[in-house]
Amino acid sequence: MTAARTTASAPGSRPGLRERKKLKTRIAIREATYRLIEDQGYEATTVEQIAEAAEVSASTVFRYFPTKEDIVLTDEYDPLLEQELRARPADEPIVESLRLVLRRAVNLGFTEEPEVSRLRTRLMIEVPAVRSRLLESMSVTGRMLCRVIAERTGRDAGELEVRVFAMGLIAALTETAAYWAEHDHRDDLGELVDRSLTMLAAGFAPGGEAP
Amino acid sequence: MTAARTTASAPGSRPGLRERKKLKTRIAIREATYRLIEDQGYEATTVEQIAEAAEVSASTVFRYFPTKEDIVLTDEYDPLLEQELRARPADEPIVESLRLVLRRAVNLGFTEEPEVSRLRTRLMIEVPAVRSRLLESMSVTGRMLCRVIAERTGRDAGELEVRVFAMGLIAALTETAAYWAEHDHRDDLGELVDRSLTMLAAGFAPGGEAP
DNA sequence: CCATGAAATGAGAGTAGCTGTCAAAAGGTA
DNA sequence: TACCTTTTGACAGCTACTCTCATTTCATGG
Repeated sequence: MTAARTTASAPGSRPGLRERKKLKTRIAIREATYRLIEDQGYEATTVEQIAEAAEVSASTVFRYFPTKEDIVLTDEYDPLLEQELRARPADEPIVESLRLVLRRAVNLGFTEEPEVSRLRTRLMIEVPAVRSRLLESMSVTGRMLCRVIAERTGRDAGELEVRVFAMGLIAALTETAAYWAEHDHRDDLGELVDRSLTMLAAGFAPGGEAP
Repeated sequence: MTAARTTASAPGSRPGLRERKKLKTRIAIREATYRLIEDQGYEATTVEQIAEAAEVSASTVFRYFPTKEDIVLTDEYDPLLEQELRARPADEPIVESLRLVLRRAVNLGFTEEPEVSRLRTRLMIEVPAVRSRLLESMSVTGRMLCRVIAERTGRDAGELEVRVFAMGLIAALTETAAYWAEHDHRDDLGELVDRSLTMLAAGFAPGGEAP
């Protein structure tokens, strides 16, 4: 605690060799995983194979990713999303903020590496373990949304209504992604998100008004 | 295929000894699991311990329940819920149907074995594996809701809007249960459900109107 | 009441994900 | 160069879960 931190160098200064190497192995592991999974499927790919392909030991793989599913699913987009949401005007309805932010994300981030998001969503509907892990990550994103909502509306982030609202939203968006994957990614994801949010905003009823 | 089925006796006739025994072991396994978990926690309880306590072999445990989490979570309430929902008038808003059906379920079913629902919801927020399994079961219940909605509104159960709506609802209710457990089951679950559904019906915004 | 067929069980071996420990190697600092 | 910290690899170990096969238990037709 009192000793000087050697890692986590000051922001701005170029990260040391150690940090760069860490990032490289992290990427190596993930890319090896993607390659192997596309080749032989998820279940057939063992962590040892991944370790070998990434030229590290199996222990190292588990040091970088707590579970095998995390190798596929870990996304560091949550803080980015939070930042973008906070940048929106506070009087804008959250559903609208989400609509704008997500549309941009789909148009930019997703098309940067479209194969990856396709692989992810495909695995999400095909491999139970991956789906589980993804559903779990929903609650993390949900809590993030709670914070944003709380800040905007002045309510408590732990309030029932806020939490229920946030989780409902996140689940709706996840289901939208699932729909996209189940239809072989034929539709435009941005449009699907739009439709979903429109429905939710129109009173949370599948017909626009309550049936 | 051509041979006569010995099991699955005709509905109405009393099930044979085999069926009764099967049900008994199923219950024995589940009760042994509950007991052990309350004693020593979820992770510390191994399947072998459960098998021993239930006086069966470990293989048998896995024959009855595909995973350890299923022993805790398997609920056969989905078909019941579906039946109750279908029994409601078709022109009633689904949110209202859910409100009524769930309130009755909370008042009847849950208070029949309140310790079990408390244990379940507690594990749901404490044990990641259980939470995962429960989230997965959400999608099953979600599909059921899709069917009910589709039948009522004449739309397709696979339609984006229907699916998104259903999953949003289920997730919202699950979050309500989580909230209940996190607050040590102090609140009245029925009231919490009421509040959640009211918010959703009022336009899917945590304030009643869009913030 | 017994013989035959089917289903349920137990025992055991095997796989793979994941955890923990410990010593060696690599990176950073003085 | 010497020293300390972090990262890594090798290994052992646990447990959930699968598969196979022999044995027992139940149902049924003669």
